[in-house]
Amino acid sequence: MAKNLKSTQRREREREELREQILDVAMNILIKEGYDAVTIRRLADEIAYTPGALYSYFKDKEEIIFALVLRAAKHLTSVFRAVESINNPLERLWAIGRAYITFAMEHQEYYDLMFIMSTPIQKMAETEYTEGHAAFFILRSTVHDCMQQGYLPKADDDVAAFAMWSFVHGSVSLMIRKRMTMIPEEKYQDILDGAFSFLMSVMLPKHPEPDATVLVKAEKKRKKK
Amino acid sequence: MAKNLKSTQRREREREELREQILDVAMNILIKEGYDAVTIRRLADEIAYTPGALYSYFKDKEEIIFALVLRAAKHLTSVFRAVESINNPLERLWAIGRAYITFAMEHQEYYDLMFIMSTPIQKMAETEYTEGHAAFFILRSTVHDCMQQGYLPKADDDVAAFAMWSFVHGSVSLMIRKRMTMIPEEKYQDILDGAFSFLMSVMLPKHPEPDATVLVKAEKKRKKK
Amino acid sequence: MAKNLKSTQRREREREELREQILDVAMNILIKEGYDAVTIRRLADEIAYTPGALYSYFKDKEEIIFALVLRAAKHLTSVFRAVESINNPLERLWAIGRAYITFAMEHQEYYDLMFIMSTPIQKMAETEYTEGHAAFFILRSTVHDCMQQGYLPKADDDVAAFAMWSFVHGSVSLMIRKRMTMIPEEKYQDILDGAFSFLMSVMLPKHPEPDATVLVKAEKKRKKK
Amino acid sequence: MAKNLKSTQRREREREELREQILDVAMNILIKEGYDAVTIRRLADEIAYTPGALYSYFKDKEEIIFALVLRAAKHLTSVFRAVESINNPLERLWAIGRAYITFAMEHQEYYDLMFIMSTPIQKMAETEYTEGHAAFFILRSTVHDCMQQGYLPKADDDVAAFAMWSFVHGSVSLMIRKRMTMIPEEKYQDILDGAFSFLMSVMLPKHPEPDATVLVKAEKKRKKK
DNA sequence: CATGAATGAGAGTTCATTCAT
DNA sequence: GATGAATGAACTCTCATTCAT
Repeated sequence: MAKNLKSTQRREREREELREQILDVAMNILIKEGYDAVTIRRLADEIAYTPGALYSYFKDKEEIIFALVLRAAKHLTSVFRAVESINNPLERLWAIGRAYITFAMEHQEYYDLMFIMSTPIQKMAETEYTEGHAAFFILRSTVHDCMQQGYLPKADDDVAAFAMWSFVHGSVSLMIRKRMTMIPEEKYQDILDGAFSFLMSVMLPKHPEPDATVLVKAEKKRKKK
Repeated sequence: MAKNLKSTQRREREREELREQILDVAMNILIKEGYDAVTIRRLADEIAYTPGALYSYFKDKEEIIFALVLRAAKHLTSVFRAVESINNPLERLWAIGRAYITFAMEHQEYYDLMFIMSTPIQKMAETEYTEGHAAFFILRSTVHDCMQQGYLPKADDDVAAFAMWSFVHGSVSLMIRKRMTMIPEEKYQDILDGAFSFLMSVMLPKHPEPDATVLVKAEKKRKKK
Repeated sequence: MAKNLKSTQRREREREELREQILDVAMNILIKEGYDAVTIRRLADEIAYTPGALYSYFKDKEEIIFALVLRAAKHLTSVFRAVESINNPLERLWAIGRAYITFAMEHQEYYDLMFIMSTPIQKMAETEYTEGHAAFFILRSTVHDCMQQGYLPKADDDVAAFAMWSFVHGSVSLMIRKRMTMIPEEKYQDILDGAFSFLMSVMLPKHPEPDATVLVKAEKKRKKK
Repeated sequence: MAKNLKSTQRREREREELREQILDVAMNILIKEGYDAVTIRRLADEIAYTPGALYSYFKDKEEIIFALVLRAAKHLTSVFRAVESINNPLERLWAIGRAYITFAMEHQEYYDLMFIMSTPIQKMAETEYTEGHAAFFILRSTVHDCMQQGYLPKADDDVAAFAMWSFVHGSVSLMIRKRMTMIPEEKYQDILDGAFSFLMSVMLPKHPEPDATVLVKAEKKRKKK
């Protein structure tokens, strides 16, 4: 009995491990050779199984890709959660922005999958994609707090959050999809950092009541790392 | 001799016309049926030639796509030129932004090709893509003027221009690639407009000396249309 | 001992029940979704076992299909038995014909399996298929009686029975396999009924001694229903 | 010029030949190994081309199968035409019946394809399938003539023709699909012939005015062959 | 210069079946 | 006896590209 239980558990664990392995491999290929290189047969080869076997782990290719998207979404959300506890909303906004950009630059393929690529979106609409929305909600409530405390001009929450998101998404996706050929490549990092700082500084209210020194402090901290 | 010359010229002209026709057809398919429908055979069918024939007009499919990108870039640049004459730089910046967003929303496939899609980028790096850069330079000089006249805080031209570009690109590309599932679809247009206005208003200098009424006037003009 | 025996018996009974359940499920799928939907996995899912388990109940898929055929044959035979008691052989022949056609039209998938489909025939030759023959024998003896009593011209029993069978099988199988595209669909039922009546009327002996009024009476009875 | 013309013609002829060859091969496989063995790859192998090549000769697999059906239909129609000139309608009906049965027995796979198999019917409804209907119309007008001249009891043309067709189709399809296991195989031919004769004899009008000796003569002719 | 024809490589998917545990 | 997992062998179809004529 105990043995049965154990072997069931073990089996389940192994299944889960293989599932993860498939996704690892898929991610790897995606990163190194691009989306089109991620084929069922290729994945099967890589894990030394037959193509058919994959279909007991995933319904179809779309599900594999979507699992990747979910992974990425979880990753991003966790990154956001790490800064959610920052009390001062402006500082928090700053931290979120930086975290977003860092995530995008360090996991370009995840990011591409989540926010740029054409293919996997069908599923995003059909399935509950709360994971993918969580990050946005964190941003929105932060923007909301900023406005409440006078750090930002009042506006509709969705609008203001979308504006912020648009900016960072625009930056990183121009970079990831290599549309910045008018700028020498060695300036990329500075441009990215600079543009973010520029936007943040520019966004402070015209008649500043609460002091903006929080940003300066936060930036100093970042530079030390 | 003269005759030879003439017939050579005529031939060249006819070749050029066919080239253009191929691109017309490609654009049409791209717009109506999306990128995947643009296949060599499809193009050949549409111009009543055989697939092989296209290869004497274009080296390969990528070259066709890139030619499309170039066309789209010309289109965008011409849109920008139409507002280049606006004297007040802030008003001009505003106009550029609106023009960009409008262009993107009305020609989503062009825009996708130019700024999102992976395929044509190889070519963009290899070929001189001055056409594609012109639009950015118009934006940059406008931002430069804004800063000169105190409408925007001082910053590196490239940085500030990139920041502006990032924002509008971010907005439209989230829309085009349908990544806004957390927002009800009927709010899209308002969000897009609202976010742009929010950013513009927010970017005005904290200690505003030159008056910001230009924006108000510009917006009124737009609303009348 | 007794206990062992009992549990053995119980086990046997349970096995038999599961076998039947598998066939029930198979029938259901067959009827509702057609032959192609009857896959091993599908059956296994439906009875909440794994595919492999089915192989301890049936040697292979063919055996399952054949078991279905057998069931269908029993069904048909029972339908025939219901009219076997009719005394007048001509009336009985008429009733058999109608019953056959009705059975075929109401259980097209059964019928297809029994009399049209290619798959299960191997088994039909190898196995004793007496069940499948019973219906034919009922028909044959009825035809025999008809000839004896002068309702039909004398002929070899097998020949005459096969002729009758051919006719009804031809009608329904053209219908089931949709080969009547030259006839408007709304006429189908009338054609089917009409052809059967036509054949029956036409088959009456040229110099009719025994009266054929039995048919008229039988038909009246049918119409009332 | 002349050469171009010639080579175009030659090319076209060769194309046509290859098309026919593909169909020949398909028919061959169909006959020897059954429908499921007819795969695109198999056909390609057999004609020493790549699978893709077939798609310039046929739109898809269905079109190949349908071409086979058309071939068969033409064949059957031509067989019917050969007896269409027989003046006496009863004799003609007899001849048609025999021709039909002979065709079915000699080209069982053609027949199967045309009248039994499930797959190719989609196309039959969509495409103009006049070829497939011609044979039925020949039968119908013959039956019509028979009724006109008193050889058969009066009835609706479609009904009577369908009755005749049902009978012969029933006979041959029971045979082709091997559903006659209750009858020893060596009796098959006699049963088939006998049943047909039985039906024909039985169908003669009850009060025979025109003499039926035509049938006897026709049968004698047949037996001599 | 264009045609007509074919290649080659591969895409995702589905099934009956087997076998160690 | 049943499970869970995997096999293996197909399947149809699509596309950019090439090359002799």
